[in-house]
Amino acid sequence: MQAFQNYNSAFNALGDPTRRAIFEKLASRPLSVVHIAEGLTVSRPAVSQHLKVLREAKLISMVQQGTRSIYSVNSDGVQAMRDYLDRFWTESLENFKQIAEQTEKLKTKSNAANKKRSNR
Amino acid sequence: MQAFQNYNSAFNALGDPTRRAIFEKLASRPLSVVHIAEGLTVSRPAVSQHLKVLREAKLISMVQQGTRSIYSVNSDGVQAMRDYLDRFWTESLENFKQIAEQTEKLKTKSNAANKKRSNR
DNA sequence: ACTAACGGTAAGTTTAAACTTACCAAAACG
DNA sequence: CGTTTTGGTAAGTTTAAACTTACCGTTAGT
Repeated sequence: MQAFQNYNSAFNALGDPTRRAIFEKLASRPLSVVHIAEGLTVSRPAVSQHLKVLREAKLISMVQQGTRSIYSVNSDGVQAMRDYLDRFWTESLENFKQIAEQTEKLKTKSNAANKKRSNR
Repeated sequence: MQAFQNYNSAFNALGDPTRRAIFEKLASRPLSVVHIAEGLTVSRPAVSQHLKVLREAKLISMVQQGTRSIYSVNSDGVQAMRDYLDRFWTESLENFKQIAEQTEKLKTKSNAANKKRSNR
C-alpha cells in the first residue's frame, strides 16, 4: 500500500509486448543485456531503453558484473501489483452481490414499468 | 492460462492513468457513463473510448438499462491478471535462491581473480 | 409528438512512445 | 597498450494513443 504508488509505471511497463517478453524471459532466469536481446526482433539499444522503463517501474533490478549488466525480476514490484489487483478484485467481488441484488430490484421495477406501458 | 491471452491489452489498459481512475471508480460500484465522467478532467466521449478499451481487455463489463450503460468491474479479467503475476512472482522467487547461490560462486570466482591480479 | 438525457462513433490534432543509427565510455582480455 | 565486448545515451523519425468537437441514434419523460 505505502511505498509503491508507481502502479501507473508498472502497468504501463507490462503493457508493451516487447517489455512483457523481456519480463518473462527474466522470470525464467537473470540475464545480461545481450542475452535478453538475443531472441527479440528489436535492436539492442531498444532493449536497453525497455530495461530502463522496467527498472524504473521496480519490476526488475540490475547488478553489475564487470562489463555485464545482469537483470532479474524484482519480486517486490510484482508483489505490489498483485496487491493492487487483489484489492480491486475483492472489492469488485463484494460488489457482485450488490449488482445481483440491484439487478433483481431493477428487473421487478422494469417489469412493473412494462406492465404499466402495456396497460396504455 | 487458457482463455485469456489478452495480457497485453489488460496491462496496457491499466497503464493509462485515466483508465486506472475509471477502473478504480468502478471497483467501488457500478456506474453509468455520465457518472464515471463526472469526477474526471477529460470529456465524456474520451471516457467512452476508455471504456471500450477496458471492455475489450475484459477488465470491465456493461449492461444496458434503458439509455444508460452501466459499467462494472469484470472480476474474471482481474483474476486473469492476478494469475499471470502469480506465475512470474513465484518463478522469480525460485530464481532468487539461484541468484544468491550464483552470486556466491561469482564472489569466490572474482576473489580468485583479484588474488591472481594482485599477484602480477 | 417534442424535447431531454444518454452515450457511442467519426474525424482531426497533438503529444508521446517505440524504434532506428550513431556514438561513446568502461571493463576484459590478448 | 590495442582491441573487443558490453551496454548506456543522444538525436531523429514514425506510428499510435489520447484527446477534442461535432454529429447522430435511441430511449425516457412530459
